[in-house]
Amino acid sequence: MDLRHISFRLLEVFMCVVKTRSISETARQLHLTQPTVSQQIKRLQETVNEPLVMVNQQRIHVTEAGFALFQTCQQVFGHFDDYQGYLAELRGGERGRCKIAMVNTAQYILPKLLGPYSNLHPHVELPLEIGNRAEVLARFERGEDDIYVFSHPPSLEHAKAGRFLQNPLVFIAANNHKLASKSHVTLHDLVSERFLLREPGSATRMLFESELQSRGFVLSNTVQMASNEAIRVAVGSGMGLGVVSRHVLPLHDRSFCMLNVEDVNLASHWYFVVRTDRHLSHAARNFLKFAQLNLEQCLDKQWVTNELSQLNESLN
Amino acid sequence: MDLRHISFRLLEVFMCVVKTRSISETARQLHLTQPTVSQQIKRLQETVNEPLVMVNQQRIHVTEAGFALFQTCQQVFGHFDDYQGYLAELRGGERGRCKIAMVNTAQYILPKLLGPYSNLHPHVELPLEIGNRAEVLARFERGEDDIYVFSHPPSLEHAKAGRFLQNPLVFIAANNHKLASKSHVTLHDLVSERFLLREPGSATRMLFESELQSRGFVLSNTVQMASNEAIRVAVGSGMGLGVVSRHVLPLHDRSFCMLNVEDVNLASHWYFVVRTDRHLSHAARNFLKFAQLNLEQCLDKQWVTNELSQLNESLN
DNA sequence: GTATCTTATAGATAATCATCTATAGGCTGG
DNA sequence: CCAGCCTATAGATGATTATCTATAAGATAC
Repeated sequence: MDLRHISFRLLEVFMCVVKTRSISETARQLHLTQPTVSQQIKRLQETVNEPLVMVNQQRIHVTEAGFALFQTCQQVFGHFDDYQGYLAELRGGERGRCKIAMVNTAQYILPKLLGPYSNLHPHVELPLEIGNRAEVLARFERGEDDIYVFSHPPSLEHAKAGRFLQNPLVFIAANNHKLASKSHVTLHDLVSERFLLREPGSATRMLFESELQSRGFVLSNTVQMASNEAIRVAVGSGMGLGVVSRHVLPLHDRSFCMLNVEDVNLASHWYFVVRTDRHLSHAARNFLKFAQLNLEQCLDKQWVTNELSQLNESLN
Repeated sequence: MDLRHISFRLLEVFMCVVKTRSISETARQLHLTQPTVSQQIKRLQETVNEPLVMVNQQRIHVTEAGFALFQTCQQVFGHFDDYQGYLAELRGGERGRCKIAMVNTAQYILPKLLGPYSNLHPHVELPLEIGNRAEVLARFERGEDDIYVFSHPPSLEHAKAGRFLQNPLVFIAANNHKLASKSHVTLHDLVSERFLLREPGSATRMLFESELQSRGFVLSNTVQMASNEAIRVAVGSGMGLGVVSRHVLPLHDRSFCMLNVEDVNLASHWYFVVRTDRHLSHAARNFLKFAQLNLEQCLDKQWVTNELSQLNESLN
């Protein structure tokens, strides 16, 4: 039995014949002519190499083999119906996968969106990739994920980006640091301090360094640390000063304080970035729509910069 | 999604791509060229209207929708495999149906064959139809069954028949009947007796009547009875004489006796009859082969007339 | 950076398919 | 017994399919 050249149409015709027990009736129902149906059945029988129906007194009699094939067909069409249902859910964003890659710092803010989204769509898989800027950039280049979250977005040659949240940077010091008590601090006061910073290339550090450079300052004493937590704790214990995203700081942590640096306003934005040369999963599209509509509810309103409508429109 | 024009070949190709994660490798395995596979996949995606695989770094990445389709295909092919297995059993005679229609009298002998056959092939359905000659003949004309059992076979225009057992007819009388004690009886002694007979047209009656006619006798007193049992019991209670198949008589029933009629030897044969203008089910063919090989073991050897080999050969 | 691998696209072709019309022959029900 | 069903067969046709070759373009690996 060579299934290769059997089409689903053929099985459909066969099933109708079994159901109606009539070639002519099948022809009428499927808007075919009687010889067409007759011949299709013949061909199917030749393929199966077994009689499937027999004509007796102008009545179609379905053989054992025919009935078994009918049952097989029913199951097969059942599976394809299930598949169609699955596709519908996929397209509706109720099911599927939305793979998001984000830089370290984003993990302080994105869960506030992902939590509610995930509750709304429990069947959507949401694998998260977290890495430093270089790692996420590499993933972006290779197109390994659906959505990327960057502060400082990469070249947008094959991508579109949309801002959704301000990313204000703050200077932090230990509570007993000499600058902590001063109500007015300037950049000049800071540069001779020891700074605890993330690796070169991180958006926070890049932003700070470009500010320093444009104002002609150079830091004399820096220590590289692997995470924002490490910086926070180290600053709290008096190791030096830090520059971190405002979002990184726990609201009620009193082990350090923010400096009021008057002449510096370091702020970037968080971006959702998607590649335009790759198919974007329905789930990912759906997540971005969800984000557009729920940013204000999920995140601190004062920082929200909702520019996702343009992004979403450009994806249609 | 219009499945109509999707062939199983297409799904086969798709499945291979998912398995190998490579278009080129699939082409090699299925003895196709790479563009062929590439194009087939493209067409499938257009039909489903959803990306199924995505190419990234020369690597095939299967999408959600693609993987779900793959699983669907696996199940579908599984069902067809099951069906193939079923067909194999059907062809091997292990499964299926063998519908047998027989005249009343045959029910005394056929079960001896059907029992062992059914034990050997427990999954074969064996619906039996039992009727008088006219009824079975009508079924034969309409081709409603696979095998017919006749003594006195019908016109063989669209049929083949094979003898398998003698059907000797015997005269029976009550033990106290005046003829019962005579050691030598002739036909002439009998014709004035009252005869209990099956309906006109029954093979037994036809045979008896043609014998009478050829010898110039006419029965003066006949009573029609509906079954062989009725005749047996009525004869036993002295209502008259009977002509019945030897096979109908229980071996140890002493409520009547057989007459030794010297100048009459009524004997016909039992035939298996099959139509040649109808497909004969594998199970039926298989049953006839079984009968050919097991007649002697299942039935009383002295009556067996095994001419089934010719019948079976002519059915191939 | 070049040789080699991968996939995609374009264009061509023979086979097969899905259909049709016309026609024949077999049952069925008044 | 005839009109009206039913299915089967033959022959024709346009559409679709399954393939191929040739070629291009992107990635990889040494």
